[in-house]
Amino acid sequence: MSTIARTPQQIGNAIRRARKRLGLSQAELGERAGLRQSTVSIIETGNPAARIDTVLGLLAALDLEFQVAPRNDPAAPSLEDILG
Amino acid sequence: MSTIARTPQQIGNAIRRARKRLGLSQAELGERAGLRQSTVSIIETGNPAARIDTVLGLLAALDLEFQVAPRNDPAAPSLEDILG
DNA sequence: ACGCGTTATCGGCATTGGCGCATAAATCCA
DNA sequence: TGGATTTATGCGCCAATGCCGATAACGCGT
Repeated sequence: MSTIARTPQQIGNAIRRARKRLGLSQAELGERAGLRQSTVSIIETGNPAARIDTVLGLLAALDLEFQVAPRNDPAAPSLEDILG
Repeated sequence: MSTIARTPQQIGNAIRRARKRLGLSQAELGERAGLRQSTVSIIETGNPAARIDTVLGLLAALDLEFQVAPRNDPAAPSLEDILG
């Protein structure tokens, strides 16, 4: 299962949910990814100017990855559209 | 269909292929996304420090989107793994 | 209500993005 | 092969990241 991530906010929300699902604090996730707790906080909040490698590092630390897909993919779930 | 994008390079490659599939030049894509041709070039080359909103803008201009998915998703295609 | 863990902000600092403007280098095609 | 399009670099600039060290503000359970 995958969630759509068209905006920094949606990316932040996806990261936050995955982190909580694993029972991690921002500090713990930051340690895994080599980032500061404050940096994790800002990205989860939806910082639009975050660096791509920083985000990729967080996803990797959560055993997640990006997939590039067409926007009209009918198979794409839209949990994020509902939950914001 | 979707392609894995775990690194800036893979993201850049996905963007480049999608752009060419649409028969666009970097300048044309840049105009759609509100970016300079040189910026498009750098990102397609795999700039790890690119800004997330810049990348999202390029994807949107190509009618693509990110999806956040588990890394061990068996359904995940690995075109990128083959083509680099 | 209180304390504790968690998350959101703060000032300063070095580094870098993406811009404008411009050009070299690589590619394609007639 | 020559010319034209396309892509890759260049320098200076301003703004903003993410770092360090800390500290507010928030939430939750007892």
